[in-house]
Amino acid sequence: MRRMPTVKDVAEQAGVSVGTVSRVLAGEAAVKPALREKVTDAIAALGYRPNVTARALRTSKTDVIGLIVPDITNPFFAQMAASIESAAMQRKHTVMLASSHNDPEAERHHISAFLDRSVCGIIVAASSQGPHLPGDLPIPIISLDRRFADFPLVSTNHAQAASLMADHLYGLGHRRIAYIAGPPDTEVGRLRQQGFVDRLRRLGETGEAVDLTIYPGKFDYESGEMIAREVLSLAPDKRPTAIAAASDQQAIGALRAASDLKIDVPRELSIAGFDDISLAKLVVPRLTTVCQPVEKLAMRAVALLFGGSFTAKDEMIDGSLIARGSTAPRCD
Amino acid sequence: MRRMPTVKDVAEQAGVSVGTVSRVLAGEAAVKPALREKVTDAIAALGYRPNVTARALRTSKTDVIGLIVPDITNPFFAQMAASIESAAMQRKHTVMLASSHNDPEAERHHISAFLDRSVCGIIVAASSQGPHLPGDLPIPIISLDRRFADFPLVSTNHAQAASLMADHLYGLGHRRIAYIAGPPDTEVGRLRQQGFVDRLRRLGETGEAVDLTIYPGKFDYESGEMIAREVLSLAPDKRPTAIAAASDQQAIGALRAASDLKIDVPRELSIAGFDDISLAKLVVPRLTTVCQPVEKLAMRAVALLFGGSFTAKDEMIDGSLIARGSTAPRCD
DNA sequence: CTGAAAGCGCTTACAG
DNA sequence: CTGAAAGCGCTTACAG
Repeated sequence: MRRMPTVKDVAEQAGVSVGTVSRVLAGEAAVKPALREKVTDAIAALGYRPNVTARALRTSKTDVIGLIVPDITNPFFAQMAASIESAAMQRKHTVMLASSHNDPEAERHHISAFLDRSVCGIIVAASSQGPHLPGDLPIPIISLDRRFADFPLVSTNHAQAASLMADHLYGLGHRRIAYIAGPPDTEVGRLRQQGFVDRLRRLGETGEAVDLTIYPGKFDYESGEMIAREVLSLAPDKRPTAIAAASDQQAIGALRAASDLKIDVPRELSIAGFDDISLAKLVVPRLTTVCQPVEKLAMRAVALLFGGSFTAKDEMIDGSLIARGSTAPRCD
Repeated sequence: MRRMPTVKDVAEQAGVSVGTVSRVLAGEAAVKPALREKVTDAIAALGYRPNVTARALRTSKTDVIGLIVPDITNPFFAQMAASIESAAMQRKHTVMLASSHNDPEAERHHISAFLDRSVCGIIVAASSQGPHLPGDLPIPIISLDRRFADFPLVSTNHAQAASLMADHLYGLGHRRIAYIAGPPDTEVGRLRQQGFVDRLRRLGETGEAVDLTIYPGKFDYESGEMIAREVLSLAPDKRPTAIAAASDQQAIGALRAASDLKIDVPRELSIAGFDDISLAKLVVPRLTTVCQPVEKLAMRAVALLFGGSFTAKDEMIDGSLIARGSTAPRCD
């Protein structure tokens, strides 16, 4: 195992000082072309690669962005992680990805680990309200999708997006609707529910009233399936004609429940999700859902990080409705 | 933004030398209890945290494991990543996750990035054959699920697992079978196909022969859907009574195609996957598949890394068949 | 424009 | 058992 070449080796080979080597590495203009060339030649000859650890120690800066998601096995966050990585790559940065398994403890741990490694910034899709971090952090932190502590948030305009679904279902004639909500202790859960409920109420004030029942759950498949099973066990004339869910995973779980109970979707029951994960267009029937602008969210989050501003403002990006086969006009 | 306390600060506060501080940090037995206590007190009082970068520079070692997967949006690898992280955590190690987007170039880039950061080991689920890495690497590399270069591989016994599916389908009476294979340029694709084909041939030799057609594709949803659409466009008496796929994603795509073509699964057509991703039990009908022992694979890969042995042998772990609703006896 | 030197925060022989 | 000192590989004032 050969020792890796260092700036010193390069300097010797090129017949200059290490300072000069460092300067051409940094791309400083102020190096005479003749020397610069000698250095670059030496670098090539030796196969020199800068030691990022030494550089980090010296400058206490790196080119890595820390990313924390609540659960990497959640397709939405997997997609998000991929998009963040692309956005970072475009700026020649690397991302370190950590999954908190929805555990605030793990989340805290990962934040510390990132801080310890002097990442240049952290993006976190929170699984908790976030602890009270010291106000004088050395690096910027951005909340993504789910707010972490009181750091600036880049997210879909959940309320707006959810209201789109309310419009859609109401427009199809549904008046008895069940809403499978996200965890009430998450901002995104509350926002989506609120956007959905408010719009439906507004609609009900000027038109036919809506019979809406809310069932809080978690964002995963299991939760959606369980809740739907309960909801759909009501007598046919009591049960909702449409179920809206706070996530695609819940909606897919609901699809599963409907199938088990031999309830035809969308003929007897409309089901809608939220997120537009890649699976949404593959389930049978294809899922009507709200599309979160994942790429845009990722771009903006990374941009905010580079803005360096510790006083960035929240950014909300509108979602859009994707009508597919799982919703249809009410038919009774 | 306050300066972080260093060993020097701790040493002063405790009235000892930095060497001593470093020794209690390392948990060395050879420090007098009295001093040790002073140091730990000082650490607590100052809220001292070791600078991992400095430590890494000095020792050229860290407690981070680099993990590279071909595609984090593939649920199987997302699950794998989560399992690796747990396994690493149990050993007080951190994992840096990178996704190569099935791009050998990106894969190479990530390997270098990890090497540059002196991770203590790399686990890679390859998206390419792997480049010719210098033989004298400073750290161990383990291939997971898909072999990378010629590094030791921890994987499911793909051939054995695939043969289970052959048994299952043959046992149900299917004699006209389509196999949606993985990319022929991947070892795992070849292995699964081979295990499946060989077993079916063996079965055909002693019993009724099987009419088997192979369709190579990628491992994703789209590929499965496209191929199935083609296969199922054959006349009913020519088309297969069962489709086996090399991945759950392909199988779910096939399910989608069957549904579009109004072919009832499993009454008219059996469909089976491979991986047992969490989604497999949620689609309609629930997917019969082969379960890869993800947790075990993750544990073994991490264990091998810690074995430190650069001469680790390949390890194969048996898969198991999970029969669910998407397969049924042939009925004609 | 370039070199000599200090220093980032640790760990670890080397003495004692 | 403990301290003083060297050194990991860089970057960056400071002179010149």
